[in-house]
Amino acid sequence: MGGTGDTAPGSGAARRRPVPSSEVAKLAGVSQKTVSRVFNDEPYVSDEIRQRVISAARELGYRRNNAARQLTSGRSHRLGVVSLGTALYGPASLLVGIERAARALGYALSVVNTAEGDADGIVGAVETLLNQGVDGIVLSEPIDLGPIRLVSDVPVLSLGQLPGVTAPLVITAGSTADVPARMATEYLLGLGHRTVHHVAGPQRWYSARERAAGWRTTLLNAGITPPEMVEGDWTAASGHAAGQRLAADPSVTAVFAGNDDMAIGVIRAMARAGRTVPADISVIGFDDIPVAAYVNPPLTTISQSFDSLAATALAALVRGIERPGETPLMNDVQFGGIVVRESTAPPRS
Amino acid sequence: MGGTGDTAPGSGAARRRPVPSSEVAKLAGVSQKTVSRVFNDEPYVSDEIRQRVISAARELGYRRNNAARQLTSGRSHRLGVVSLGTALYGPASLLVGIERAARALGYALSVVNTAEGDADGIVGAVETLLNQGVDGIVLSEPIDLGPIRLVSDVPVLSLGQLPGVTAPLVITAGSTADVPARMATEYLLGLGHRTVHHVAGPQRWYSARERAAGWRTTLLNAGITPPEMVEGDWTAASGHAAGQRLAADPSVTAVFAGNDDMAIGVIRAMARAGRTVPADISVIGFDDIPVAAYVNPPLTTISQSFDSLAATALAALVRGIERPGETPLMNDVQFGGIVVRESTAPPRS
DNA sequence: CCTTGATATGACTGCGCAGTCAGAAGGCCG
DNA sequence: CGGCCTTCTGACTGCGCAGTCATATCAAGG
Repeated sequence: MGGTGDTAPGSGAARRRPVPSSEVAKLAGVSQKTVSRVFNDEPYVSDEIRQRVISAARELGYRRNNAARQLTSGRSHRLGVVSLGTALYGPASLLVGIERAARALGYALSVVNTAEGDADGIVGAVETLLNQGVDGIVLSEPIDLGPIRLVSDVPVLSLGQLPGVTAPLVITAGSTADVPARMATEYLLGLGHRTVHHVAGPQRWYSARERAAGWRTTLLNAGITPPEMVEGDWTAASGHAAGQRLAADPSVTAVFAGNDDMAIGVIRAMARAGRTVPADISVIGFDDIPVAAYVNPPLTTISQSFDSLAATALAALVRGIERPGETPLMNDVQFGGIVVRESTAPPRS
Repeated sequence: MGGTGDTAPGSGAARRRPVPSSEVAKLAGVSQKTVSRVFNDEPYVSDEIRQRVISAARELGYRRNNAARQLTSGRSHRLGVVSLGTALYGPASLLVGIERAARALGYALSVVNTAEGDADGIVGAVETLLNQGVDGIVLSEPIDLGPIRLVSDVPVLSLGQLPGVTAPLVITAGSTADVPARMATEYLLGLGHRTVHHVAGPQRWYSARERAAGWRTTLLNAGITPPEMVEGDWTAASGHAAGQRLAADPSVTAVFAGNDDMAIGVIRAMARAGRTVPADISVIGFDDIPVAAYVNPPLTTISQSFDSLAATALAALVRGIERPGETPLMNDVQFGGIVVRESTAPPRS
């Protein structure tokens, strides 16, 4: 299975050098400044001249030079996103939501990934973005790689808790994965389970910590001592390993997994160990990945709405960028809830 | 479940205006040009001055202004990526691979998503990117929204077939999803199945067409008339619907799904219809998503290596950008193969 | 008729950097 | 010692745009 690559040379278009506004001006018989006026929709340009400029520009294939615009205005209209280099459903969905929101606000996106093991990780990624001249920075699902001292010249939006950030403006949003985690745990308790076990995501991820915290708090509030938590790495494989350990303990009747992949791994391990889901054991996931409704059994899970989170948070960031000084307020976000399917049930007996 | 947002005002750092190289020069007691020399690692700068400039720059927090550099050099060292606005595993993985490869080559990434339904879709996205001044464009998994006339001023890399592109250089790579699709089909025939049914991805996607073509060709080569293909939309839900139709036909013994999500939907439908996988029906997927090994039954599928595809293809693109005129050759890529698990077996009897 | 203000256009300039060229300082050769 | 090359540094300039300010035109008002 080799993939072949075709390279076609100058397929038609020669690489023409870009056309500056001065050439448009010459063709239209006006000054360069007037061309600039037309393209910025400034008033005080007669309709006739406006039309002449527009058609001259079209004829020459004029395109405003962003670098020059940025040089004069000091604004690039680009946001930098620091993302994890992963195709996990949650982070990937969040990125899609961020792009959509940014574009709606008139901003382009520069994306830099940080490998999870990368030492200078987030700090280096931010540095890269600052060097590129972004107007603001979005930290999507930051993870803890040890205490950091992150200094940014531009406003920062952190989608997830992240201490140690210094910037003209710091906005933190989406830091409440503990709320849905509570819902999941409460739901299982409400079904009659004595306790709920947790297969957690890697605790370097702030989102994993928040989910674990929500689970723990709920149990404590109910007067239950939280059982030992099993830590996975978001993969179904780690969920499977965790499931094998939990299957060996006959007192386990309900499991809250930190994401759907791990939940699927847990269910698989239970099946292998001869324990039926949900009759013997209830399992609830987190994310509502697209296949969640079609695995066997269909997975009860927590659904989040990344789009509205991204839209709300980015709107606040952009306000902070465009009106320095003001502290933008962020509205609360509704971001989903529990989706009950067939992997959860009241305990036996 | 509301998410709250915190906005902290000037958390420490004032938004200092950027420091130009002339200020560094003044502090170091040299000319602006010498600062430029130091930062471009040009020869003919004495060690003493070099050190003085470097420490002056550090002291002031100097950062080269990318817009100005781009303005003089004409190069932004940024690539534009046109991606689908989707968290599907394939496209998301490809994006991760592209980012990794671009960074390794010293390029930053601008990402624009096209909604699948968006009329001016790819063309508009490319226009957006050209306006941003990217040095090259990557079309990741393009889809067919009708005949297009896409004109780019900069080299274009298309990861997937896409006719109608005019640019100084057009590279097409990854256009051979038909090869793995052949492998999948041949594998099922090799197990003894009389024919193989196909649950295809949406045929607007070139990758879906290529997979369907590979399946069809294999059957024809084996002297088998391809049965009618069922078209899904990549989701498990559509796979489920397709599976219900296929389950009603007792002659169906083997199904090749265009991706793993649909395969999982098919398996679910089969289970509902009382047909066991793989005893009654074999199902093979495509992508090898992370949960594939842990669903019930573990899914036989095709695994692709997006990283090596992206690395090879982007290297060719960058060569094309940096050495205009030359036509870069692209090496063949090995990109994975079949992963046999438990959803496939010889037919009954 | 002149003044005032609104409308319309252009000349000039600077954003920050790197390319070009000029020149200074030092070493080597004949 | 003069000529010449090598090494080092700076002045000047332009990239393409938008901001500032000056100017020109025209209509309305006194």
